Formats: sequence, C-alpha cells, structure tokens
Amino acid sequence: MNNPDRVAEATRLRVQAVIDRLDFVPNRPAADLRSGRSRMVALVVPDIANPFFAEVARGAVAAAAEQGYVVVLCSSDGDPAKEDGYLELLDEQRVAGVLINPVGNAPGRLSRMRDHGTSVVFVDRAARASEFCSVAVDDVRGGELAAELLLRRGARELVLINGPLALRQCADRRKGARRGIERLGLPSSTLVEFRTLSMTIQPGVEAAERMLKEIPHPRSVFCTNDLLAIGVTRWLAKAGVSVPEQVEVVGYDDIEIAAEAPIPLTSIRQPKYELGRTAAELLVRDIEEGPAHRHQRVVFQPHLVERDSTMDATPDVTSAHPGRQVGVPTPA
Amino acid sequence: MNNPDRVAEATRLRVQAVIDRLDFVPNRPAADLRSGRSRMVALVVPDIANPFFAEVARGAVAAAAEQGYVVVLCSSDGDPAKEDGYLELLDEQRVAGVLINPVGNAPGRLSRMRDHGTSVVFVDRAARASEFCSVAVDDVRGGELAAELLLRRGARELVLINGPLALRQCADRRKGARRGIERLGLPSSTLVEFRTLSMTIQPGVEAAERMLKEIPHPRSVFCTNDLLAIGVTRWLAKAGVSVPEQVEVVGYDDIEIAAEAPIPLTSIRQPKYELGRTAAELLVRDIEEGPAHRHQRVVFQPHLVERDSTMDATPDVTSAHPGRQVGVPTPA
DNA sequence: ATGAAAGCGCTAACAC
DNA sequence: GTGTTAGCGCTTTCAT
Repeated sequence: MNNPDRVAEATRLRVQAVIDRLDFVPNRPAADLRSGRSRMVALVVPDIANPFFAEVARGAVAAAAEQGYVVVLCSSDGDPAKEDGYLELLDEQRVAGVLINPVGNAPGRLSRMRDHGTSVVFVDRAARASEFCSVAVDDVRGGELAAELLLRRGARELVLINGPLALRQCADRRKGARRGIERLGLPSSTLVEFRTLSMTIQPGVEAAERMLKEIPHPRSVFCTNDLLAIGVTRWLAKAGVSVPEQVEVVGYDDIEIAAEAPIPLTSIRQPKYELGRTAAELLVRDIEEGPAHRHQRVVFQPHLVERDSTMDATPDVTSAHPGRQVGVPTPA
Repeated sequence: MNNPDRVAEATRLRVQAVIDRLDFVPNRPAADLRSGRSRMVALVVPDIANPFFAEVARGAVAAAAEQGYVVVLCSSDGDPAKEDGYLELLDEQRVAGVLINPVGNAPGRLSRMRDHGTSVVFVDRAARASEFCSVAVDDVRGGELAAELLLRRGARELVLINGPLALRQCADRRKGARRGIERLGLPSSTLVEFRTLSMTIQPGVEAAERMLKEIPHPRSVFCTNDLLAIGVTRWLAKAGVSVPEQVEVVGYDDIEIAAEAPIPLTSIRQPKYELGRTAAELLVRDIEEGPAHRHQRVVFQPHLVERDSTMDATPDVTSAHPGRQVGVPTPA
C-alpha cells in the first residue's frame, strides 16, 4: 500500500477495492508509533490572529506542506503558562519539531525536548546558534531605513514615537533610527523621543498631542508601529497639520490597514511569509539531518513601502496605492 | 501512574523519582492507540486570522481545555481542496471530533467521518439537526436590529450597502432589514440597496459615491459589514456630509477597528466567543455520549453596540467609547 | 496492592 | 512478488 510500485497490478487493484468498500482510513499515530517517525510539526506563537504571525503561519504551513509535513497551530495568548502547556502537549504528542516565538523562558523545556529528539527553530527571535536554529528580521535596519527616508530632505529633527523599550522591537528600531542619524552626520540631539505605554491607536493620538506642545512644527515623525502612526496622523489632522506636506510620517509593520488609512501610510514591511517559510525549511532540515545538523541563524532585511504619508523621494514615479517597494528582502 | 491514589505512597514516590531522572514523557498517541480514545479535536475555518474566527477559536479552545480536550487549529484559506486535505489528515490522526465552518461541500466526507465515530459540529452555519450539531448567529435578527435603530427617528428611506447576495450573511442581513421596515409599517420601497463585489473599505467608498449621486440627502445607511461602513464614512467626510448629524451609519460585525475609527462606529456584535465555547461544549457532549447523542441546533442572537456614528437613542445616557450594549445574547 | 500478559494498528525485516 | 512475524508504548484485564 505504501509502495504501490513494488506490487503486482492485480493485487494493487484488489487491495484498493477493499479499501474503498470498507472506507478504510489508515491510522497515522499507529504508523508513527511503529516507525518512530512523525511528519507533524507545531507553530507556537503569542497570537495567531496577529497579522504578523498569521502571515508567518501561512509561510510555514506552505513550506511544510511541500515537504510532506503538517503544521498544527498553537496560540499561547502571550501567556507563559499556556505556552508551556502547549509544549508539554506537543512533547507528549511526539511531534517531530516545533517552530516557536517564545514568550516565557521556554528554553529550559525546549532544551529538554531537543534532547528528546524534537527539533526546535526560533521564529522572529535570534537564538544562540549553538543551541537552536533561528530566523529573525533586522529591526535595527528597519529603524535606519525609516530615519534615512525622513531625513533625506534636510529636516533638522526626527521625532520618534516609541513603545516600551522592554520590547526588543522598540529598542532595536530606536537603535536603527540613531544609527541613521549618525550615518547622515547629524547630531544625536536630532532624535526627539516620545514614549507610549502600549502600541495602539489611542496612545498614538495622545503622543502626537504631547509632541505638538513641545515641537509646534515637526517635519518628520517615525512611529515604531502602524497603529501608533494612525493615531498620530489622526491627531495631526485634527490639529490642522497636513500630512505629508507639513509633516512626513512613517510607520512600521505595514499592517493591512496601513494602505487603507485615510492617508495611506508609508511603512516598513517585514518579510513575514518568507520568515515562516524559511523557519519551516530549517526545521525540516533539522528533523531529517538528525544529530548531524548544524544550527544556523537567518536574518531577513525589512524594506520600505512608500505611500502618501511621505513625499515622493523620486517625483517622476507615481506613488501607487499598494505602495512601491524599496529594497529587497535578503536572507543573511 | 494514571491512578496515583490506587497505589502505595512509597511506590508512587519511587516511580516519580525515576520519571524525573529519565525525563520521561508519556507517549500520548500510543496511549490513545491502546485505549481507542483521544482527547484531541480540531477547528477548521476558512481563515484563522479573521477576527471573527480568531475569537471563535478562543472560545472553543477555552471550553475544550476545561473538559480536558485540546484543539488543533486548521485554516483552510477558503479553499475546498485544502479543507478536504485537512479533514483527511484529521481522519487519519483519529481526532475525536471536528468543529467546522465548511467552505466546500464537505458534508460528504464529514458524514463518512461521523460514521467512523468522529463527532462533528458545524460552526456559524446551521446544519440539518438530523445530521450534525450546529451553532450559528441569527443574521436576520441582526439586520432587523440595524433597521429598527436607523428608522426610529422617522427617516423615510434606509440605504443598504450590501455585499454579494451569494453570501448567506448578506442575504440574511438584507432580509432582516426588510423585516424591520415591515414591522414599522413602512413601504418596502423604503429600502434602497447598493451592492458591492467585495466587502472591504474601497468598495464602501465607491458605493457611497454612487449613493450620493442618486440620493443627495440620505438619512440612514446600513452597511452589512464594518469595512464597508468605514469606506462609506470616509467618502461622506470627503463630501462634507456629517456623521451622525446628517446621516447615521451602522456597520456589522463590530470588528476591533470599529471602535477605533475616526468616527467610532455603531455596529452589530456577534457573540463570537460564546459561539466557539458552545460549539466545543456540544462537540464534547457528542463525543462522550456516543451514539445516544441527539444532535441540536443552537442559534445565538446578535446585539447592537451604539457608538458615535448614530445619535443617542436615549440622550440621558452617555455614549461610552467602548459602546453600550443593547440587548442580550440569547442561545435559542 | 502489585505484576504479568495480551493486543491496539501499523511497519520493517525476513523468509517464502 | 507475497506472506509471516515481531514489536513500537501504552492500557486493560486477569492473576497473584
């Protein structure tokens, strides 16, 4: 049945007939038990409904499917206890591997699972290459891209609307903005930062209000995510400041509504799908190469999507609604 | 090990010590194979990243967890072939049950799976009660709620911005609007419908443009989803028509950005989480009751969430930002 | 209260 | 090319 070509045609047909008649469905867990192999892997993320992870999941599922693997989706709700519960479950289920964006200090359990023979790949989080494979996106470079775009016309200040620095993304994107400023030979005082407690629309509105009190005529604002940016543009509109003529605004993440906002938003896009694909490919390699496998770190480059919230850098090209992509994703 | 109380304390401790020392993890598939039972169920939906299904999933996962079951998430991407692939996989994995919002004509395979002993519950889609359990939301009632709200001030026309009637939701919500009009003793010509090909922001913008050409001074607009409504309000703003003073607008689904829109949107909320919970509860009942199980249909009632895009029906109550809920969810 | 034995559905290794 | 066999890790039953 599993090697249809190694069997006489007549027998094959006879078997097939019986399969159809009895409506036979093979018992996969039994097969896996016997063969000691499984083609099931898991993706564990804080929130599968988050567009970022949803797209990562698509990529991972597609790549896994190509290699004959299936992916089960686990959403830990950002709760370390739930995450650990899922990992325990997956361990018991004897999945062949796990793709994970850990929220808790999962490494302990993950190390044990790996010692059991379960492959592990970190997603959107760099891991020590000696321990696990990992795929991530270069957030520092993303911040740099935003800063370079905003400062290209000679603005003397760059406002950064940022979330909690405890989030690696926020810290990295700020570092990138700083680096961009440095590269252009501007003083570090060019960067003026306003911090929010959470990264949603309303805090963005409030941050913009604070900003205008301190800096009545900002030229350029970099928000470390799109929701903040939408909040900022909303307040600017209310205050009668026109975007992009008076202020240019750049967001981050390129979520779906960035293109659909009242003023379509220039943003930094992360290669989410590719992130998922690559993670799954690494995982399958890890699984199939066994102990011989050498872990590796892959870092993707983000790229700029220019829309109406910034002015055309190259006025001879029409800014299309879906956004022109500048730069190319580069696995490193 | 599975009945720690039926064993001498000393032995229990000795066993536990060995478990810890060897880092032993029980093999669940092997246990299931032997016992012929499984506590794994699946949720198959067109798009797990869709906020509606994401919330359904949360409810289902929570309810299942309470009963000791785990839920694996499958996103069929609205592709009948992928859906069927997942069902085949789940059949082979010998899951105990399946929660499904079918996109293809899955009933054939589902009937076979049920005959194999796999329980099946339809989600957000009524099933013939003789075949499967099902949970759904009353979209007709939702349309009626919207129409009643919009017509309460004596408007003589109700504009309906609707998607393709091929979608049951669109057809049902329209039917509800009609029923509302009828209830109020108004002529059926009160309803003026504009149709879009898809239910996103841009088609909403375009529909609003068409609407204003035909009806220069609409009083009330009901959009059969929130994205259409956001598009509509965007065009109205551009055209200088004020919401809600000149036109009241009601959306549907109460997605997250409905509350975050420039004009927070009045919408119809569906009890998504409860839908998932109830579906999972029915599924577990089906699984555990075995062949004795009687299938049942559960229908939830949607409710109105009033925000700034409609005027206060009861001016003495402050319209809070998160929205006042009118009406109570009612399993029927 | 504990141990021994059978067997769930399948695959791999071997003989025919 | 085809049939036979042992055994994956566990639960269940039965004997001690």
